[in-house]
Amino acid sequence: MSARSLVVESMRLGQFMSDEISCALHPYGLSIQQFNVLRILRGCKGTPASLQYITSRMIHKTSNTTRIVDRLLEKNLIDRKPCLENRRKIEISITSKGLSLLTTIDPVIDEKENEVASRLTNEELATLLDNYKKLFVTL
Amino acid sequence: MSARSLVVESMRLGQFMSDEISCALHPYGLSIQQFNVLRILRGCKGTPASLQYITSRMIHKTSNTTRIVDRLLEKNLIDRKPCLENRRKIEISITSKGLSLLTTIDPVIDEKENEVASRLTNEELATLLDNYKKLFVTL
DNA sequence: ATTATATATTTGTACCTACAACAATTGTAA
DNA sequence: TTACAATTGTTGTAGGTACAAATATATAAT
Repeated sequence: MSARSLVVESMRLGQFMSDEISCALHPYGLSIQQFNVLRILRGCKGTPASLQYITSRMIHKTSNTTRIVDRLLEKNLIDRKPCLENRRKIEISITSKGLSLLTTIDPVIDEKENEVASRLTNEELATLLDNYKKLFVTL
Repeated sequence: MSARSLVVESMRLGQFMSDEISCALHPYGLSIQQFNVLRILRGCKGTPASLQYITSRMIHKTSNTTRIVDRLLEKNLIDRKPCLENRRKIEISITSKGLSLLTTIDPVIDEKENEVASRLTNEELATLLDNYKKLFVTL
């Protein structure tokens, strides 16, 4: 019976976390996936990223990155250029507008994350993350 | 930093669980939400359920139950009738076709759930579910 | 060089999520 | 009774997920 609880409650918790972040992002007009892509691009520190690279870093591996990138482009939060060395690829990078939006959002998300995490002691948190590792392969 | 890990890894785990179940359901042509609605209806043991009741039991509270019900209707897995006492309501119940489909699927899902849960000891599992309760309100 | 295979991205489709607006019905209160 | 509010469900729309097929380019094999 608790095998079922594990599955169902894990899905509920994931949904809860996702809702918390989505809700915090709502005033900024970003979906959680769009926010994710922006943060991935910021992590590239100037080096442009391929679509494939972005996809590999996302939570939903089968999500359609092309169309998420399309929406960020429309908002001028990122740039997309053909790659000259390999014309199959595209080079995606965050714009200064994208960077400054992230700077605005950062503290809001940090606070939300800390708020949720504060419901556990450091030891409980460590144990939880440890059990996660036993349950599924994180990259 | 582990506050962020908590949020991200919880979302990843939820996604992982959801993928595992979705994948097991795929041969039967059911999405995880459709399966969920069928199981909720089976739990009603003959008493028809309103749309509102079904929605309240679902993992994604804002999901559009009307249209999920539409798809189950097309497959003749459920029945939908107007409620005579309260004409705003509808009465939804699982058909015998729906019940027998669930009977076929049950062992497959049980096995998948047990397989995942077997990666933890009973004590670890209990601790995990306990920590879940601290993190978010389950109904 | 031609063919085959692999890589990188786009497009199409069905279904789902999130949110808001709408319509019908019921309940309540002046 | 009329007006107003609450309840129940449907519809509309934008964005996202999952899966498969298509397109273009690059690499390897014969």
